[in-house]
Amino acid sequence: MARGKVQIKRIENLVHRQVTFCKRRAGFLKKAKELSVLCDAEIGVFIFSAHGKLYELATKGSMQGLIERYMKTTGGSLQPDLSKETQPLDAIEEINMLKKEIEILQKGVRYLLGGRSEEMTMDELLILEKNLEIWICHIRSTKMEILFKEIQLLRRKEEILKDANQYLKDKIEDTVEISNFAPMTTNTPYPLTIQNEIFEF
Amino acid sequence: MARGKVQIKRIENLVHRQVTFCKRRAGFLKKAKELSVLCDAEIGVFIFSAHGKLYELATKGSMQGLIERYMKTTGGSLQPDLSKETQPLDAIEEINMLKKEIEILQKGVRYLLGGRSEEMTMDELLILEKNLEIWICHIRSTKMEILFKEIQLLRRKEEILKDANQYLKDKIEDTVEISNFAPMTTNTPYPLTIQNEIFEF
DNA sequence: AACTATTCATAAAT
DNA sequence: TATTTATGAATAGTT
Repeated sequence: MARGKVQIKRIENLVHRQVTFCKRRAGFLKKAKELSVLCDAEIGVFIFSAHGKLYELATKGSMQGLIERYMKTTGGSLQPDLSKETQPLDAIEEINMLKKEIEILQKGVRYLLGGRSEEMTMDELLILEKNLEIWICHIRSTKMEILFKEIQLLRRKEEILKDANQYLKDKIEDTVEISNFAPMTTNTPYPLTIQNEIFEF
Repeated sequence: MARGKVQIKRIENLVHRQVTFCKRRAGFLKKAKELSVLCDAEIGVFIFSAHGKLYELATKGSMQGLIERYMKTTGGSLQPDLSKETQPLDAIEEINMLKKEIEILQKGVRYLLGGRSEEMTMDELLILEKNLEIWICHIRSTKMEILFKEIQLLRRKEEILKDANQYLKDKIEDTVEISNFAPMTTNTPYPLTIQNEIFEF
């Protein structure tokens, strides 16, 4: 620049630095506005001076809106965060990530959790209702599958127990015969409580 | 600038606009870096092109950190439901809540979209079924609401048309009386097709 | 803050 | 898309 090329490194002289900060800051913000107008771009800038004073510019709308848009845009493409020590920062990041994820999920099931279907048309409601009914059918058939498997299992158990029972009964009969005692309980079979339990769920 | 002074207004020619955007964007970001280094300032920039593409720069630390600092400085909050003052505890709570919500949604979506049961237990299936039934109830009540509104609207229309009809009928009768013609269609009322249309959906 | 002398940025052409 | 060039804009150092 004027009167000698400037090296891009921190200006050590405080006064010089402050003056340059003032001048360049103005030029910089001017450039932002120009770029925004010329090229129809939305630009947000914040500058923190060395002493912590904030200078900001949002060329369209508000800085809040810009930041929200920024979050929305970057929320999709997640970059691995290196700094693990800053907790509130990470928490907010994580919340935004999770919110993004929920948003995606809700896109699939949007209507289900979307609370009120007040904004939906009759056609959309009919389709949704139909889908939900289909899903319920699936759920019910899955439930039935589970039940049938359980029943099969129990029936197998029943068979095994019946066999065991029969075996024991025979054994007792043999014992009675052998010991020449009058048959006491031969006509009264051992209670098979299994029968009553098969359909208990 | 070169070859004629430039007016600061939107460049209408698409190609020119894109080229200028590219060049000025580069220059602008360069200025940001220079200002940051020279004057020891922390600068954050985001540029959304007209088509929504994001270009960003954070001269120190991360953009997330900058936004955080910005929020701290301005006292704003990221999202209306994320209050800035309660950082660690509420954030963690919110994260857990959101995670739980995601878990439920994921399981449901996986089940519903994946068609068949993966690893859902009977209990989970029962819960899901119950939820779906509730949602269907909501949908049906919304449908009913819509239908009732429509019916009310049509009834109002019917009233208006009936009145108009009556008015026209009377007028014709008067005309017939005045002109001393024999009443031709007096006993045949004008067709009120509205009745048949009220419940058409 | 105002003023130059210079360097920088960049619009248009290539 | 990259390079060149002419010219306006920005600005470092001075006053």
